[in-house]
Amino acid sequence: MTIRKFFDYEEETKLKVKRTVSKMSSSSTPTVRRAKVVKETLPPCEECGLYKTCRSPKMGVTGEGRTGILFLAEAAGSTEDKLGYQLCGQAGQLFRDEIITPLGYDLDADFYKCNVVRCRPISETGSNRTPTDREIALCHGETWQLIKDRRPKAIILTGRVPLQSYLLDIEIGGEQPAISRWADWCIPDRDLKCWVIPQYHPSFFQYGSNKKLLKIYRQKMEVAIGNSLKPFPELTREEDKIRCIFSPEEAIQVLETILRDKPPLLTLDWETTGLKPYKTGHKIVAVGLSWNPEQGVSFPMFPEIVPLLRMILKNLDIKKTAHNFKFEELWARQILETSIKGWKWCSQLATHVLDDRHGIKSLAFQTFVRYGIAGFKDETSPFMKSETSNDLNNIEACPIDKLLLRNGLDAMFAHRLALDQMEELKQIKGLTGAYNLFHEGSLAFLDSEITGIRTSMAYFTEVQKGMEDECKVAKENIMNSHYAKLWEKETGVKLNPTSPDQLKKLLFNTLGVKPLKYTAKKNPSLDKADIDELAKTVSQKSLRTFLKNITILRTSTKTESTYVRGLMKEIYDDTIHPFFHLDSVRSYRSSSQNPNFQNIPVRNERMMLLVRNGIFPHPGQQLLEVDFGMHEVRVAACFTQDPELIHYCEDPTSDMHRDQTERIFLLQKDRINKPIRNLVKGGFVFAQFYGSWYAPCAENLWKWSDDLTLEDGMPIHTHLKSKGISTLDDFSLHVRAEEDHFWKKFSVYTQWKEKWVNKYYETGKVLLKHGFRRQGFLDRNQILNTAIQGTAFHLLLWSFIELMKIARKEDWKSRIIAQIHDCILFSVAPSELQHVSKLTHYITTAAIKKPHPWLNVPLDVEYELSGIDQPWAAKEKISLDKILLENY
DNA sequence: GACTGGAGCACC
DNA sequence: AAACGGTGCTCCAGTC
Repeated sequence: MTIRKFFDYEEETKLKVKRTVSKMSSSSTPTVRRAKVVKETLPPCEECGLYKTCRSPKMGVTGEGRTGILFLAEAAGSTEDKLGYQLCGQAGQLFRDEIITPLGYDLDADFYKCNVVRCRPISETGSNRTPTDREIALCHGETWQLIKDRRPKAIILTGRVPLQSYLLDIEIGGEQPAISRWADWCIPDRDLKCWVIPQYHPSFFQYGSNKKLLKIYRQKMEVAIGNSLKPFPELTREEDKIRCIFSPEEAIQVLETILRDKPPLLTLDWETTGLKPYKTGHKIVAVGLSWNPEQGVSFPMFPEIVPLLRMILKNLDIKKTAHNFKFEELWARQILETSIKGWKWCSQLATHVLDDRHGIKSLAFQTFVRYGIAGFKDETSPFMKSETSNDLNNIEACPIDKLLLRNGLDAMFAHRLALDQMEELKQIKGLTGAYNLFHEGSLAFLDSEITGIRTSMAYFTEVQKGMEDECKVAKENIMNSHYAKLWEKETGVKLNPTSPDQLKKLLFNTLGVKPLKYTAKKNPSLDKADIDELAKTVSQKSLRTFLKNITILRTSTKTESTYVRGLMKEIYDDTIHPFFHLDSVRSYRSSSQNPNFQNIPVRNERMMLLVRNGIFPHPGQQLLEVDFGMHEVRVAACFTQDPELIHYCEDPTSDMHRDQTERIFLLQKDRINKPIRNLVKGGFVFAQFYGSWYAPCAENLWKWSDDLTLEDGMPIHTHLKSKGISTLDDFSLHVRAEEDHFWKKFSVYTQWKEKWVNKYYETGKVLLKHGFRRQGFLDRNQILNTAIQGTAFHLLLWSFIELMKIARKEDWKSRIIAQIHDCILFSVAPSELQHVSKLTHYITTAAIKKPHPWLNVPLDVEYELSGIDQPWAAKEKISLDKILLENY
């Protein structure tokens, strides 16, 4: 089998890879992905030894294959091994009964079937098991030869294991065989000359609530079979379609033609010296253009071409597209000093709007799953890496011919992708509106990114010194303890107190402490909550001190590494320029990166002061933060139309958290204070809305209320005792009853939840108000949360876009500098404070109603303001009325 | 030396 | 039946 890399820069000598497959450990994925090499060095398939222990060794392809479609499954289980054909065990039978038969097919008559590992893998206890990486590799050559001999029209890969086997032949660097991101794509395989369609394995749907997903699986499989029967396209060599230009005269000719002919859609792709253009010395090295899905051109950024290129970029009649258009726009503005007019499409953004999954948005991935081309960026990508997001990369060391070829291909594939997506998007009701919101939103976010956020390198340099000292002292306290010495005696090496692994070994093995909970991967957990709890319960005072010091160390190192050092890394000219993305989050919220500006400390007073004292408005201005109050609750009220919830949104004197606190802690209103209300807000109300249940709620409320006292000084646990609740068990029973009461009170919400979940199980989609749809296999909480979380953000985004439009039109001195899901951050000129505040109130609470007729509860915004040139830490709550006082 | 998965933790 | 939704960054430890 040849490598499906459609051009190969590497010399033959490099192909002689020294490692052999037989040396691979069973737990690692082979890095040798070249079938040529594998064939030469591969030991006989018998090397795995599985043939010795099974009844049907080396099971071949079975089935009559009337459709020409081949199902490639994992490996034989005990039933398959006994009967001698595939997909007849428990999962296989489910597949037949629930998927294939209802679709009107007969698995054995209509399809071919084969396993990736053709002998039965058997565990030590005699049960079925997943084949190892080594077994998959050993079986690979012969299995795929058998498959090719049948010349299937399509191969449907059922599960991760067949996918992994398929990817062994494909030069697509760093791609993980996670089935979630590969499922459903219909890959035109250029070597096999047939479609390859990954799907989940039927065993995924065997147990628990996953059984409810069978209907969606059936729909997906129906589509997969339909796609399999499509005629296979004629595929031609792609590198021949790229014209790499090496002279300015020729480049000018091309640009003149574009300016004269005005193609309906022009794809732009820059190759640049880095990720961000702000630091001096950055430039655009090469330009790739495409106006035809079968053609691309590229040339270096000759100085002579810049005027013509600017004219094209500014020409509104030439509509533009790019794969991540924010990037092309950013570099055009900063380096070419031109804003690009006529943006029509961003293929990266459209990829996300069409499909919410992670790991699919890169052009390399899209090019492979849609056009069967792998690895065309691998050779040039190493030159594009830089230390930090502001630094220069090594692109100028990249051979220019390789760079231009990549550049032209990028442009051509992005163009092809854009045209295909425009067709797809049109077919789906409501999705165009969703795309447009994100298209405008991305451009508005870019304005904030370029404006940037003012910081102070001098401040953080000073703070860093203090933090480093603090970390050192915290470390010393730990290292001087009896426990650090005990560790050293036991293991012979010094304890690393920032290593969770070592601390777990010390506590849970050496000292015999019992873990309180386990992580998602079923390992013992030792996070802050565990340490806090252990510090309360262990009997030795010295161990309590030790644990408390660990917590101190963790908080200091987090502050120093993530927030002080991490921010400093991103500062250039006392400004940070975080990215705000709309093409990443599965619930269609935003994300922020380099640095993440959405997780700057605020709750821990000390961390907040240390970090936020270094974040400033622009000179002479003030920071104004506008928060959408109770935002997700209001959106939930709109979705569910629950009258109780609507009441809480409409009546400003009502307070659901206070009401709930009365019940949970059996308190009269006047005995409730802020910490107790906050505890119930986070530990019960929001937890319940997000899908938690009474047991963990009760446990957390009990734990966290341990050191809380009422207004009059009475410890809350003493108070509860007076009400007959003296243990966690008592309290759990009480919270259980309250949970029941809570969802009875919001009975319309409860009904909505059932309806909403069932709708997903019917259609496989969660539909949001603005037209977005989340797909894939979701669990109950994801189904319920996505709609509310995403939609809440979209209301903010709409407001953000409107405000940015007005800011531009009115030529504000004030700037909109950031957004954090349900709040907008301004650097506001004092002379414009009243105007900006009033206008924001109008946009976010009144104007927003018109394009959102379903919004039938009032929205509310709250203001926080810091003084002129004062840092973010200095912000204080302020009412709109006060801001609007004449002499304020 | 470079890469990766896992854990932990900051935010909404 | 299952059981808190969604991110990004840093460090550790294992691997090649």
